[in-house]
Amino acid sequence: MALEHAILVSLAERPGTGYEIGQQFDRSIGYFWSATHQQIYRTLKKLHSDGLVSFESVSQDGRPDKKVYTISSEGRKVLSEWAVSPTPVQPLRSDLGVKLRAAEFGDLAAVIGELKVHRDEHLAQLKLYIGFQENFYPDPDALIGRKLHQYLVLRGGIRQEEGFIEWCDEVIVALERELSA
Amino acid sequence: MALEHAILVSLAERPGTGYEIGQQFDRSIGYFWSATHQQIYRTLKKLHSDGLVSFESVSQDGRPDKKVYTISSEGRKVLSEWAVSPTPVQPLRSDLGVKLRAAEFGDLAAVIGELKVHRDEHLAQLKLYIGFQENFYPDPDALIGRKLHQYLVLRGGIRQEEGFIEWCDEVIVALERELSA
DNA sequence: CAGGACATGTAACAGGTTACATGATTAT
DNA sequence: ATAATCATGTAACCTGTTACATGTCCTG
Repeated sequence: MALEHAILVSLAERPGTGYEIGQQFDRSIGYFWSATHQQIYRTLKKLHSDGLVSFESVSQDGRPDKKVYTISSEGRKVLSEWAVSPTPVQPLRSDLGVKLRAAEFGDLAAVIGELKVHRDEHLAQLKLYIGFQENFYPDPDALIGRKLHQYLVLRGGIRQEEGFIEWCDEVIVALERELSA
Repeated sequence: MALEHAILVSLAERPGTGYEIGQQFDRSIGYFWSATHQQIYRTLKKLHSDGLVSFESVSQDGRPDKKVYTISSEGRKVLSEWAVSPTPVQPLRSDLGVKLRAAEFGDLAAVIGELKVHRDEHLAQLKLYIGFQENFYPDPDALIGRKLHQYLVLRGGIRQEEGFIEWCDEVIVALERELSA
């Protein structure tokens, strides 16, 4: 149920439209949570009917009307309560793990190729994150508050990508050895 | 859609009942994929209506009847095709990431406590995995085929847990520094 | 006799994905 | 002309979670 809360976090930081929230999900919040615009609009509707957000319709010229959402005091209360409530530990979910187990029933060379594709995509992602780290957080020890928390989330993304890439390399080496044996 | 394929992998390795597959999801396959018994029974029904598995009802004395499922040749074909088909890269999903961003609206000390709980749970999981590694795969370089793939999946679980624990430690240190400042 | 293992299922709901739909402006 | 950006929405579907339901055997 973190989608509701991710949206509330975004609105607590600043008011915005569903569209703008969607863009954040494609960028900063997207490092650790993704959502499509349909999910966002649907959830905003629910948050509104639950009284956690309000909105103001703004008509623009040459642009479609937009609804600027603002978190309510009730929404802030829900968010702060959620922030201190226990989160269940998430089980792993790896399609590639399943695929590795299926490797013996398919073509080993193709599975290796697939792993290399994933490795490269995650490497590109890692480079992007490292670029953010260097540009936006050159002096981590000086960070406090929101910026510190954003930095720490980014660090999580970096560690995750690094670990995944190292695992891919380990698997590729092992499967190539098996293939040539 | 990996649940169907995870079940097919299990049945390709050996025939079994929904109950037995569920136990595997609580153990080995569960390192990287989880499923409840309801999902498994529902999916087995679908796999059967799609002709990918067949089953034989076995009556037992003193036990409820069971259905022993076997993968069909059509099922094997689907599995081998899936094994070589591209898998989309999975976006990250981290409740704790959202929670960290919400930390400024809640109680920092509580968030730190929460992180410590997760750290400890993942540490326990890591120790379990390392135990498996030592007991079941003492000589990784000698592994081939199914056992090698199982080992590599376990390696993925170990790396994942290690990375997560290190990240928790980094975050805990940073937030404790912030709290005492 | 209580609880766990074995064994399968229905129903309702929540959350996520995909397709379709509309419509203006701006940049190439 | 064509695509991208801004901006919101409906509908159908698939996947995952939670609660409820049934019934026996074995172990402590």
